[in-house]
Order: sequence, then C-alpha cells, then structure tokens
Amino acid sequence: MHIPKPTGAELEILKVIWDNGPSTVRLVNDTLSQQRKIGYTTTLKIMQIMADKGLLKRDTSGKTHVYMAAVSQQKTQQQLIDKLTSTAFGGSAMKLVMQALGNKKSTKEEIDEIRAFLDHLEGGEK
Amino acid sequence: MHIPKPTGAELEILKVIWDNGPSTVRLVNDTLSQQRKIGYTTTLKIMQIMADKGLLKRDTSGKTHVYMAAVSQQKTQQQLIDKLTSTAFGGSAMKLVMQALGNKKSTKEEIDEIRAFLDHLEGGEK
DNA sequence: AACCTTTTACGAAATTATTCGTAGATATAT
DNA sequence: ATATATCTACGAATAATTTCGTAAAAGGTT
Repeated sequence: MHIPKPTGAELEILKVIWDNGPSTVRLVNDTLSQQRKIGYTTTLKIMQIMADKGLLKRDTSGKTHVYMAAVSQQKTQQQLIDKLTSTAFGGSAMKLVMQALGNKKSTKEEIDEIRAFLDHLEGGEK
Repeated sequence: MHIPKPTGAELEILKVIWDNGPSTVRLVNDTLSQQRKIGYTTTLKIMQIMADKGLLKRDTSGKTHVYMAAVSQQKTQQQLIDKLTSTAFGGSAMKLVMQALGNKKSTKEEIDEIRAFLDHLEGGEK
C-alpha cells in the first residue's frame, strides 16, 4: 500500500504526535487549539482519515482511541524536501541548501556545525 | 497588497515563465503539456487568476497577451523554504539543511561548493 | 437506573483548487 | 468578405481539503 503525502492539516497533527508520542484526539486538539481555532470533531475527523490512509495507527481497545504515527518524521521530512526540490529547485537539492543557508543569519556555531557535518559526509563516502 | 503563496499548479506555471521569460499562454501550455495532460483553457484560467492575485503581470496590448512573473524566483523559493521550515522542521532551517544534505549522495565537488559558500557567508558577517 | 460528560461515527456543508466547455472577439488566410 | 484558426472571457463542473453539526455509544457519578 502506498502512503500518500500528508496535507497541511495532517502535517500539523503529525507534528503533535511526533512531539508527544501516542496521543488521544483530545490532546492533539488541545495542542492545535493553542495555535489556531479548530473544532474537536474536525481534529477527530482528520485523524480518522489519516488512520484510513495509513498515516496513523490506532489502538481502539479502550473507549478513548490512542493514535500513533505510522510514518517517521525523518522520512516525511525527506519526502517534503524531495517534493520542494523537484517542484521549485529544478531537482537540485544543492540549490535548495544554498538558498536555505543564504537568506539566513547563521551563527559561527551553526556554520561550523555544517562544516563538521560535511566532513562527516565526505568521510562516509567510499 | 499581499501576494499569496502560489498553489501547486501556479508554481508549475511560474517555473515555465522564470525559465523562458515573458510568455504567452500558448507557450506555457505547450511546455506543461509535455509534462502532463492539461487543457489550454485550464492554463489560461490559472494564469488569469495569477494575474488577479498579483503573481503575474500581463501585457494586453496585442491580441495575444504576454505574461511575466511579478514575483522573483528567489523570493518565492525562500517563501517556500520558510513555510517548510516552520511546518515540518520546528522552525529550524539548519535542521532542514542537514536533512537535505544527509539523504543525498553528494559529490566532492558539491560538498566543496558548499564549503566555499560557508566561507563566503562567514566572511560576509559583520 | 437516570444523568451527565466524553467520545466516536457519520454525513454533509463550506472552502479551496483545478478543470474545461462554450461563446464571442480578433486576427489570418484564401 | 467568408472561412478558419487562435485567443480571451466567463461560468460552471469536478475534485480535494477542511470544517463541523448531530446522533449514538461508552463511561462516570449520584
């Protein structure tokens, strides 16, 4: 089965669950409600849809269902980066990286961190 | 006036115009048609909407209107990166960069290019 | 048991985005 | 000038996403 890319609202929910671990609709909705106006049944509905799509798994043994992520944060992030890279950066991840670095005030620490990361990357190459 | 973020179909069209410069609906549609099935009037309609939104400007002096980008590729790319950063990377552009670099086979040349870019960045700091 | 609260299920409305058919205008060719 | 092709304008159909009202089920409490 192919798991589709999460929509905007779905991504919001995934973020809450990635941060908090397995969660009830109540917790997710309380968290989202701090950011924007959203009804309980709206959150419920989207989470049900996500379970159908395979984005979430759920434990329905109790009265209150517990939902957990069925897709990893990392894989999802990569999926989104790939999409953005191909749609807006002509397929070049490097261009995306440059753009992300360019318009950003970076501290020396952050820059050094990336340098270290590059060294590590290069070291890992055969 | 606030110019909204382009939708998926709008971004496709912007890309064609960024690549080719001021373009007619015909050219844009011919280009998009090579990638996927899309009717002429669909392309026309979206481009008209984009002009209304302020994403495109158009010269209507001739019979065949000529559309040009009203938003720069760079600014739009940055806007998309910012969105992705905030929605999927907890606001950290660095995390996004790491992720983009990490799951990517990079050549030594590309890595060196980024190093040079980092040096330049650091040099540019006040 | 009768009541109150919380939850799920369902369906449909509202919103946003995409698609295209049809009509009328404008130009080009014969 | 009539026919043909191309273009814009307009409106509406379709699709995808987000929203929430209502009702029934499940647990709690008294």
